[in-house]
Amino acid sequence: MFSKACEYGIRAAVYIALQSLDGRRVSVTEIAEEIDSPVAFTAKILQQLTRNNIVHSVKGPTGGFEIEREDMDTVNLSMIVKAIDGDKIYVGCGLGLKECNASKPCPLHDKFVDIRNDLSTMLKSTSLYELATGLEVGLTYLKR
Amino acid sequence: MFSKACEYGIRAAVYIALQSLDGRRVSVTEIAEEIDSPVAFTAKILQQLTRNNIVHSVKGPTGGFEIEREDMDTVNLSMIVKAIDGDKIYVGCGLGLKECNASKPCPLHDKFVDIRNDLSTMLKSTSLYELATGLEVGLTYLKR
DNA sequence: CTAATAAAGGACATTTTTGTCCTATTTATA
DNA sequence: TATAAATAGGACAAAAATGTCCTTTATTAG
Ligand code: FES
Ligand code: FES
Repeated sequence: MFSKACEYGIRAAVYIALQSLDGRRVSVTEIAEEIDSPVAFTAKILQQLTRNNIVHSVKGPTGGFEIEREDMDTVNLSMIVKAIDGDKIYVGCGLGLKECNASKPCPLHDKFVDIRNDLSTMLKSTSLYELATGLEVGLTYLKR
Repeated sequence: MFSKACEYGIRAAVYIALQSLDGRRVSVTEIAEEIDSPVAFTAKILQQLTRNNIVHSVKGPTGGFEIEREDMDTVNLSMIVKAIDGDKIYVGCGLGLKECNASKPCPLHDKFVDIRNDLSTMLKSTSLYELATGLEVGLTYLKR
């Protein structure tokens, strides 16, 4: 469904949001540890998220990653997925035709578009804050 | 969503089904031409479909690939996807945790499972016959 | 029986994704 | 100001996915 990079990116963002709720800034090392991902690779992904203004980074001692409280409401999963995996998942053809096109549809088009729209809607309506709070009360996990 | 191999596999199976409705057996060369896929790679994928009894192959002159009329009803997309991509799409965690587990769920679990189930149901309820007939009447396309 | 045709399958090549390592830059604090 | 801590970023490495080529096997038709 999503690339590894995207999975790590979402998990990282949720963890950063969770810690930011406590006013804590976190390092790549800590993030990778807590979401069980390769450190250097995670650092690359965080660069992408930073460039896309999804998380905020601060260099130097006491630096690290954080997310402003307001951004947790405006940033949704759709934005993270688009920043890392692009928009193929939102506009691509399920059977791999060059583009999805309702006027010259593949055999799966109608049924696929339904699913794709549901997914898109779900991602767009899921905020980082929502995901972080589930974690906070111990109902959900970022590694296992 | 699906791997390239899986996309080619589905398109190939639908094309074979369509031609089998006319009693025509088709070669890899023709299939690859008609679904716009790399010939040798398509041949590999057809081997997998053959081993999984999704299509039937015949060697030698006048040989090629075909699908029995009854099999077009029983073979659904779910079977093809599982044969080529495995079952990660049906049981995997959306955020990449080792396994999807409702008793120790990732933050996206509930919402992701909904989508995943919809996808699974859609694939399971879509037969090759259904897809082939849409093609037959010229409503859908396998390449563009 | 022989030649030709088509799938099966193994080995290899290319590309993309995933992952690592090292250096540069920024910045807080002693 | 010097040092150390942290992200940024480039270059490289490994693994997986995608794609190619060639030989083997089965089968049909002459
Ligand atoms: S054309 Fe294939 S999904 Fe729209
Ligand atoms: S645990 Fe992540 S989808 Fe179920």
